[in-house]
Amino acid sequence: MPEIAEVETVRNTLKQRILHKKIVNVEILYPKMIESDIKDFKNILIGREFIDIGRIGKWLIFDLNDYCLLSHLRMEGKYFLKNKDEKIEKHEHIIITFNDGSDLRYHDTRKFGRMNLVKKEDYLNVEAIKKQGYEPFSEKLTPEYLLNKFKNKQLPIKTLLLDQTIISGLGNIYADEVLFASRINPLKKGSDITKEDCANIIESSKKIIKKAIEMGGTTIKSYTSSLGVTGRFQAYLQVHKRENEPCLVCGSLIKRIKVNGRSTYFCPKCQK
DNA sequence: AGTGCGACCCGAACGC
DNA sequence: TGCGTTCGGGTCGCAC
Repeated sequence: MPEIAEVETVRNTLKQRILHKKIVNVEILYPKMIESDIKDFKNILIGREFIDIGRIGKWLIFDLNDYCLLSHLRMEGKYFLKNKDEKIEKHEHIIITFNDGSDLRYHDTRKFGRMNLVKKEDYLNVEAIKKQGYEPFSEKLTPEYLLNKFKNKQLPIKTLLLDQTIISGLGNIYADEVLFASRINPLKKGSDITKEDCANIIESSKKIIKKAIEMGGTTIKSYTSSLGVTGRFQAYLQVHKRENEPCLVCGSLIKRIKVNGRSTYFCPKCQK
């Protein structure tokens, strides 16, 4: 599932492939995923071009100069570049055709992804964007900031790491990996998290996401006809999806539990 | 305000 | 060509 590293990889790849091509047609096959006005969506996009692609947390920001197309991939959203004559596949929901005969197609098996087309001067005021917390590489993400966010919380740290208003960009996989690298038990209450824990969380997040972006970058090169990003980071996972397998540090068996409804993997010995 | 939980989706995994 | 049920996962919105 796309977390910050996958979204960043998609951003980098799309930037090389779709900028400055005029949009000549838009097909909306699943209208519910468009949060803004459907009619405007088509009318505004046609005739314009993407001049840049940015990212805030897990949101992609397609810059159309005077408008921005916000795109969240949620669970399984993917972008593909195809020739416009190729058959439309089952889960392709939004088709954007350029004047060179290529299509940018949004594919989403679960239909959880969302798009929102807004005036550029307004996009930072869109609620979903405005409430994003600091990203792992932001210099504003300090141990003091985190400690302050966690200190009055009764929720387990695993749940707090998934809260995009505190740290922006972590998902279920990285949250488990960050906690393992930081040697923190996922059930530890926010109010029990120390400043040292916070410093460890920040350092681990940076290290893990940097590595994950490198792996995403590696994978993308093997794709010639599409932009499907599956990532090769799974080869580096220490705990996630490794239930009953030995901890790579101490050999204890990795446990899987539910934390506020989310599958959570951890080493009971390394993460007391 | 903080917290908990169902809804949104549908393919995969599972039970029989 | 087996069929029905359960599960998962990011985020929102509603209930408490």
